[in-house]
Amino acid sequence: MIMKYSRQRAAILSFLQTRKDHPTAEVVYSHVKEEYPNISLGTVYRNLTQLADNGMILRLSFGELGIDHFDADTSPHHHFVCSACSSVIDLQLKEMPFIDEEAGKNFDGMIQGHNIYFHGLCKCCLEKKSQPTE
Amino acid sequence: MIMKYSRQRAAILSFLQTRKDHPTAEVVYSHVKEEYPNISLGTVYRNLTQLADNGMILRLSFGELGIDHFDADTSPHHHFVCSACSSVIDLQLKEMPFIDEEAGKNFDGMIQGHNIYFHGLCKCCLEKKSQPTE
DNA sequence: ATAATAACAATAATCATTACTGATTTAGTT
DNA sequence: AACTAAATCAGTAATGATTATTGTTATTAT
Repeated sequence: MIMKYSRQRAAILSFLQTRKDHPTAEVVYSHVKEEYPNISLGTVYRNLTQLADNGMILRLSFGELGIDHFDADTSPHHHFVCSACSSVIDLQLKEMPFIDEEAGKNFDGMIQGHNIYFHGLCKCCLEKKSQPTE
Repeated sequence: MIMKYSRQRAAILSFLQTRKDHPTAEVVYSHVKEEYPNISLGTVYRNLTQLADNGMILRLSFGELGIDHFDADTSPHHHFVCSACSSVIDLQLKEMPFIDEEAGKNFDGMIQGHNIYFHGLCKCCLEKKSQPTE
């Protein structure tokens, strides 16, 4: 479907581009609302989906959490999810095409790609653990 | 919490163990219902969660789908999701601990592991594609 | 057996997300 | 600049997977 311009969608994209973390639809909503007080949560969801379908942003679905996050950085990179505070952090990591090759060795169908994300403790939560009481 | 024995939970686990695919809670429910017609969907969810929390089964959360699948095979292995028919297939694939090492190189926190799943077309859907009309 | 408590069935509640509705914007065309 | 068709909007209702609640039943240790 043709994408006509809309101020709301432009505001959503432009907000996402200012953030290095990976906001949820709800967070996008609460911020874009400052500029467009009448914007609807449904509009935010519809436009995030549309932007993601057109490859302008990434939809990040981390199974355990159940809530989608969105990322305006579409360059290839990976993500880390802190198991303590749930924050999502970018990881610079060389491409690993051999993973798909390896997976295809004992498989009848066609491997087209993989989804991967890392988990553990972020710097902040790691420091909190080493200083239990202060 | 202590786990008392229950026939329903035993039936759920035993059903899962007979399956090489990876049923959803709904599928487990519909099958265990044959043996226990009065079983409740809530009971299935509660017991699947309990079994997964105790490491007796795996909960598979594939972001895109949004619906959890369950696997009684807790030995280390990987999964493939067909993008056409959504079926989930086991992959035999050697462990790749170097992935976590690589990811940790430019990262401040602690990497504890990763989740990975593959996508593409399964054998069946691949064959359908090469024979569009017959 | 009995008492303590985990588990049950049934059902209501949550919560993220999607669909629907009638009004408003956008963009190409006279 | 006005006209029209289609995309988008705000507001709200509906979905659908999962979780919580409640009063009853089953299990287990004493």
